[in-house]
Amino acid sequence: MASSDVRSGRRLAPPGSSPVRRPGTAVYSEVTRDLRERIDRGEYAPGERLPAETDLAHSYGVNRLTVRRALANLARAGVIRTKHGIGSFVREPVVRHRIDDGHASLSESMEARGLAVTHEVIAVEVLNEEAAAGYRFEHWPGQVVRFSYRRVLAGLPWSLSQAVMPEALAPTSWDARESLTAALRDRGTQVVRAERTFSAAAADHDDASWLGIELGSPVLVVRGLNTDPGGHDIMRLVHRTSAERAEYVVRLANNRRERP
Amino acid sequence: MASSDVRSGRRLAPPGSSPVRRPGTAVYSEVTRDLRERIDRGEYAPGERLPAETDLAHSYGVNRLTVRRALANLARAGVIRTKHGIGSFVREPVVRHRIDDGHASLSESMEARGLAVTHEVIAVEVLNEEAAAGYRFEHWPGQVVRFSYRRVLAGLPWSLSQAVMPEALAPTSWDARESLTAALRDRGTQVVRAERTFSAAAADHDDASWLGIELGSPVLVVRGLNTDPGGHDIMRLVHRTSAERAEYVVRLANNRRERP
DNA sequence: TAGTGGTCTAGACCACTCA
DNA sequence: GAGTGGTCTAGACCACTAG
Repeated sequence: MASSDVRSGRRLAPPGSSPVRRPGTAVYSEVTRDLRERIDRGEYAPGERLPAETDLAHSYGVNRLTVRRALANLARAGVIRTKHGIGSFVREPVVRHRIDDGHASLSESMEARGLAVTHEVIAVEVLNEEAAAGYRFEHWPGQVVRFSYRRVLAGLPWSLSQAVMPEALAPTSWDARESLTAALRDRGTQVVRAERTFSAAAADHDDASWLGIELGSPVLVVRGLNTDPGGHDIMRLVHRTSAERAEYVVRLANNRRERP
Repeated sequence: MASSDVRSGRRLAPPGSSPVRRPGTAVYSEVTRDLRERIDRGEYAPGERLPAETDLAHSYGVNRLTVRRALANLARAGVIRTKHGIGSFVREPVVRHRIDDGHASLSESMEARGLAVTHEVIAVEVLNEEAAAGYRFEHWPGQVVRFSYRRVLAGLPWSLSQAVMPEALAPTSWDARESLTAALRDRGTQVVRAERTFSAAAADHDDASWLGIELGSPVLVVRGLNTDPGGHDIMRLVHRTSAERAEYVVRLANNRRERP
């Protein structure tokens, strides 16, 4: 058993042993680096299953827990995807889609490129007083409704989203193929995009399960405020998107021209 | 020793034991939740040191590794900060600053609120052919320079940034108090903000050490393209900001008005 | 030197998936 | 039932910080 550890000076690694032990660096870091390099080199191809953790541990000559730590790093970084009871798989190289603010919605932006966006409704709730407190729509007193839904792009989970709007404007039925904005437009409400706020967060449990990513993975959070043509607030949005998949482009004033 | 585990059915927890074992939930999740609640309740105040890992393990009746796992979760979520050889400390509640695109730069935006922004230059390099390949400035042939620097807001690390520009335009000296944009302006080059791209990423080793956050924590990545008044590219920027600290607000066209 | 977090091992058992 | 990942324990030793 190659249980030597150069750092602690317990024993020297036997000649020809695995290249994952270097003085001054944690073994799990070296395993992470080595696995990443193998994946980059194509030694493990996208979609392919990595050897079982026990096998990796054996071939690196380290404990299984050390391998797991490396795998967890790669999973959080989005390099691999681990499935309980099955194995760890190299993820397909991510297509990072550019969302251009020149379009009215993600659906429009993507359909211009021939990609289909669908919507899966998770929940529709009328908010109680307390929950609605943060969402006042001055020109629309009365109940407030929250839509929770998932957007799916080209068959893959795209974002976990919430939309809050006055009940008076909310669509009673919503075709999964069109955007919520489009559904409102069908009911005669024109929607103007007024403000977008960008931040990042660690994926919580919901994000992880709905987006198929690791707990703690980075998530891009886009908050939006929409108004009617008169400038009255009618809709507040939150989109949580897996970091590797999204990239929002905003063209700033005075200088709008086409870019590749 | 309360080494019982309800999930595995080995033994039942003794009455009055710590509240961190519930069937169907991993112990480390319960410890994470419990610690987070204590912090939220103020039981552990901001700046305060948590009990040593060994002590926590003992009081929860679990192994130290289980406690470490919970602490790692909290660290990645930005709730605590762990310091080798000293302890884990509750972080000060984060002030999430809104960067408003109505201002020309972060410095301007913050100074309007009485907050000082300073800049620490990490490196200034003239890029070689290969490295410069991705940064062509059509109207400025010749060498390309890259500034690597850290922005500090109100004494705390704000972003790890890079700016690439033609050497012909680059300032030879740069007062840490002003922004790079301002430095260019001082040299007679007007800078127009043309495009901003928002995405998220996991903190790499550099991010972690320069921003004082945990490896793998979410980072908001803002890429920018600036032009001269004639619309010619003169500057490409990348800002990597700790997720909890930043929030970029963009007001979209046609509907600009003041908001609180 | 004492106390703290950081890393690693060996071994066990559970939960999930699939043939 | 066999194989895989998920969780947990006990124990050891290292690296860092402070008094």
